[in-house]
Formats: sequence, structure tokens, C-alpha cells
Amino acid sequence: MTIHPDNSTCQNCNQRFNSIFCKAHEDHVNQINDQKVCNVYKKGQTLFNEGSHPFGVFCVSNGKIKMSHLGDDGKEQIIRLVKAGDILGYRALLSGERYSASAEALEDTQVCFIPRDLFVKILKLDSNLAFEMMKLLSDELHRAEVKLTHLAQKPIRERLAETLLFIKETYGYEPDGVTLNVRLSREDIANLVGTATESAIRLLSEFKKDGMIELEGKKIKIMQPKELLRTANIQD
Amino acid sequence: MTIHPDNSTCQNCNQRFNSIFCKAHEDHVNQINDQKVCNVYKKGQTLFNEGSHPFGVFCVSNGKIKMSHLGDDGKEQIIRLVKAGDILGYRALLSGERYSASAEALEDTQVCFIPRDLFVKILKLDSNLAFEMMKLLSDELHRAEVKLTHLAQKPIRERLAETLLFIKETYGYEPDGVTLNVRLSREDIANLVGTATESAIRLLSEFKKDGMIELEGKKIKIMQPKELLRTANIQD
DNA sequence: CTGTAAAGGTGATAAAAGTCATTTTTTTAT
DNA sequence: ATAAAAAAATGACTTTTATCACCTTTACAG
Repeated sequence: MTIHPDNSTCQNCNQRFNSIFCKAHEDHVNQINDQKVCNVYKKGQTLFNEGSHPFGVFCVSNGKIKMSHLGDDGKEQIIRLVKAGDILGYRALLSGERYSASAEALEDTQVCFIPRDLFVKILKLDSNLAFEMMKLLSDELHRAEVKLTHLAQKPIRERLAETLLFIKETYGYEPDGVTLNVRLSREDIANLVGTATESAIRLLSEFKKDGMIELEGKKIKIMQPKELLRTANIQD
Repeated sequence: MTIHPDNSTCQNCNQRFNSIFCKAHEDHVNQINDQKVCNVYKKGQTLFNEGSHPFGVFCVSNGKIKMSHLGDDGKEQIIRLVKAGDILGYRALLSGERYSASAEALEDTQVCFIPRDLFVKILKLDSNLAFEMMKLLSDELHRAEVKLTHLAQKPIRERLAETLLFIKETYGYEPDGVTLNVRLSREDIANLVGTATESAIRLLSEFKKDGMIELEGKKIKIMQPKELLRTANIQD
């Protein structure tokens, strides 16, 4: 079992001021630290499944997670990419419903679990945290509404370009400054864009031919971000 | 100027216990009542426009409103239908951004305006209200994610059927028990479904030919709700 | 290692949906 | 009441995208 000295408490967590808890009262952070349960999920492992009950929220100290819905015909739609510092599992918990999405680790990921009752108690006591939570929900809602509009109106080529830029915004580059810092299957990319896997593959090849990206297995290098942005055709 | 005796104060508003303020403290409702500004918007009038600054939230005492995004090529996407008892304008306000959507009255609509500072102050003081707000945001987020998935995966025929049922859920029927209690243009319906107006018109005609609905100008009668539900192909 | 399964890739074809042009109907303003 | 404008409807056609079949490459468990 690996020990992470600088990361083993919430107070010293390297994501502390990169998370929703940045403005939470110190006492409350201490309480979370006392009751949290940390865990490592291997690549491909599931944190929770659509349809099951939420017993708390998860806070990611490092790693990457995808959250997805299963469509009515069984096809996966990825609705969110989660990174270190993010929390997940709050949507269902706050609605008082079962999970409407599943969460799966995209690589080995370290996660702390905060029990439901504690999280709710602190949300009620700490109006700063509550406000951050509302802001987070509002931002997510905004993102979802924009994506919804683009799904309804934009061709797949533009949505793929936008998706690649979104991945870059979320996970950034590797030290080389061009390779997207995550490995996704072509199917995952398609399920993020909202298209058939074959269409995603074809368009990635076109982007490569056009010199906007380079492909090495699952590595994607962004060679011409400006051209990609133009292809995405985003106005705002 | 018409006087609405039972409706002129928040305390006596017929939507009081049908709104997010159902669990707010009485004192806070009184404060809102003191500072609110009521207004009537005629059919087609705009409450606010994408890109402008939010100075508070709106609370609908009666009427109907559509909220929509403008896509990058100028096409409208309707993201929400608002009814009596609902609030609107909170998303941008809580995110601290400009409005990302516009709101337009679908019929003559009575709306109270609650100033920003008061709303924020009460949200900070009243943890019950804050919780209701989080629940509301979570529910909206859920709705947006499901819609996003359906836009990515379902054919227009299914989405149109789903949209008609959604309108029914939102606004209900007229006293005859079959006519949808709202008048929408074919373009609005298309912008709700996320398709071209012509496609929406064609499919509505098909639904009529199949006996699921009847059309009389802008009146839509749901004749076979079960068949419509089957056509929508919703699993959950 | 190495065989097997999974993922990636490609072409042909079909289906879905959008666009454009035109006509009919409805609404609205004068 | 009526002309003008807007909305609805329809057909022909094009474009986009999905599906299917198949082949190649990669990953990985035994």
C-alpha cells in the first residue's frame, strides 16, 4: 500500500484550494477529514452505476473519470469528464434520486468518499460551501445546455473539433505541450461527441490529413489548435 | 390596471406552495413581498436577452414562458418551458455570468421580480431555501443531461413524441382533457425537438394520420397518449 | 511468447434528416 | 374588409450520418 504523506489529509490535499471546499470553513474540512474514506480505483473500475443509491459524494485527489448515461437503446453517452479536484455523485444525492449516470475510472484514480449525512449537514451549516455548490450546479447546467444546443444544431465535424478542445481544457497537455493528457478509445470519443464510432474514426483521420492533429494509437496531438477552433465554429 | 386581490402579495400568492419558496421562512417571504416588483408581459414580449446582466430573479404567478439559446448559426434552441410557480433567471445569477438564454412570454404572463441582493441575502440566511435551490438546479441538470443523451441518440420521430408528452407534463390539458394547454408555432415545436421546422411539420402530419394526435391550427389534441409514449420509446 | 479477443480502420450502401422552392392557409395591420 | 405578411404545408432533391461487412492492428491473458 502506497503512502501519500502530503495528500493523506484533506487539510494538506494538493487539490484543497482547487476544489469546491476552497471556501469551506476549516472546522468543516476537519470533520470531512475525520470521516472520509479514501480508495484507489484501477483503470476501468466503476465507482457507481446508474440506478444505484448514492450514499455520499466522491472527491477526486488524482486521476480521471468518465460519467455516462446509458441511452434507451443501450448506447453510452458520456456527459462529463472528471479530473483531480472535482467532486462527483452530488447530482443524484441533492435531487434525492438514484444515480442517473455511471462513473468509470479512465486511469488509476485516487478518490475520497464523504458520507451523505456529513456532506448534507455541512452544506446546511456552511453557507459559503452551499453557495459554491450552487455555482457548481449552475455551471454544469450551463455546460449541459450549450452541449444540448450544439448536439441539436451542429454537424459532427464541428462537434468533434469542439470535443477535442474540451478534452484539452479539461485534462490539458502532456509535458510535450501537444499531446492530450488522457487516453480515450475511439468509442469513448464517439460517445462524447454523440456519434457512431466509425464516424468519429473517419473524421479523426480527416483532421489528421488536414494537419490539425496527429494520431499515435490512443495518443492525440493537437498540432493546430487555432485551425481546430475554426473548425469547431464557436461564436462566443 | 387590473387588481389581483388574492395574488398581490407573496404570502397569498396562489403559487406560494407550488414554488421554491414553499419551505422558505415566513420572514423571508415577507421581505421578498416588500421588495418585489410585479409586471405583466404580453405574448411575444421578452423578459431578458442572452448576453445581458441579471439583476435579480423572476417568479411567475401566471402565464407561460419559453427560454432559449441562440445557436452559433443563429438558430434558436428552446431549453426550457416555464410555468406558473417557476422561477427563472437564477442560473446566470448564481454563476455570476450574463444571461446565456433569452426568455419570451408565450402568452400574457404575470411575473414578480426579486432583486439580486435580496435573493442572495436570503439564500445565505435560509438553508432550507438554499437546499430547495440546489435540488432545483440538480433536477434541471438531470433534465438537461437526459435531453442531451436523447438528442445524440434518438431519431426525430421519437424526440417529437417525447416533446409532445413533455409539453403535456408541463402545461397539462385544457378542460376538454385532450388539447395541450399552450399554443406553440411549428417553429417553436421544431426548436424544442431540435430539428428543422419542415421535419417537425411532416412528422406532426404523420402522427395525425396515425391517429395519435389531432391538429386544429395551433391546437394539438393528444388522442392516444399510450401510443405516443410507445413512439417516444422511453425505457425508464 | 503466442493465440485470442478487442479495438481500430475502411468501403459500400442505406437511411435519416436538412434544404430549397413553391403553394396554401392563417394572421395581422390598416 | 382586405391587402400584405407570416406561418404552415408539401414535394423534389441533396447532404449528412449510420449501418453493415470486412480487414488489420493492437493489447493482453495464459
